[in-house]
Amino acid sequence: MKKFWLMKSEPGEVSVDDALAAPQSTVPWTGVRNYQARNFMRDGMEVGDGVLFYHSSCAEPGIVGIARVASGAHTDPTQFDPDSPYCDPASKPEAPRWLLVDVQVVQKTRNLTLPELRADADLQDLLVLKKGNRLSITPVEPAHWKAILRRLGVSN
DNA sequence: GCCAACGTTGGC
DNA sequence: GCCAACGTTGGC
Repeated sequence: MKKFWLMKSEPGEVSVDDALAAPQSTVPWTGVRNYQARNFMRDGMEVGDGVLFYHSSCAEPGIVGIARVASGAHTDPTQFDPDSPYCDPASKPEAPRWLLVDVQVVQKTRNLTLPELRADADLQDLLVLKKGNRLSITPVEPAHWKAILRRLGVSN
């Protein structure tokens, strides 16, 4: 059964336009350093799952594109790169701690902004809207996925 | 830049 | 295993 996810990216690092410009419109989702988010990738995601591409820590946070999970979870190489801000000296190559999946942008959309999401009665329980939410990857209910695509005028 | 919320670390 | 201190996230 296909599942749905919301994945945050800081546009200053990887924006939806950056992802679109990449080969196959696909980027490795590097830098997840939270166990819960990692476990979603490792245990929850399957190739083909739907992804809402979300811009965070920017002037206008919101959903800016529709994407899909394009690979299974595999080792995030940046954890072993001493020049990377995501380097984790505690992670050993024989037992990598951090994983990533590849994410392929299906289409860029208008920015469905955070205030707009908050104002939608159908989305009150969307996890990313919950107070104190900091998880960079959250599961999305099918009903929420449908409501968001409808708002964006995107057909399934 | 502020600050609330949350996760992680480390002393005990 | 508790919990205070600290670091990070992310909206504003």
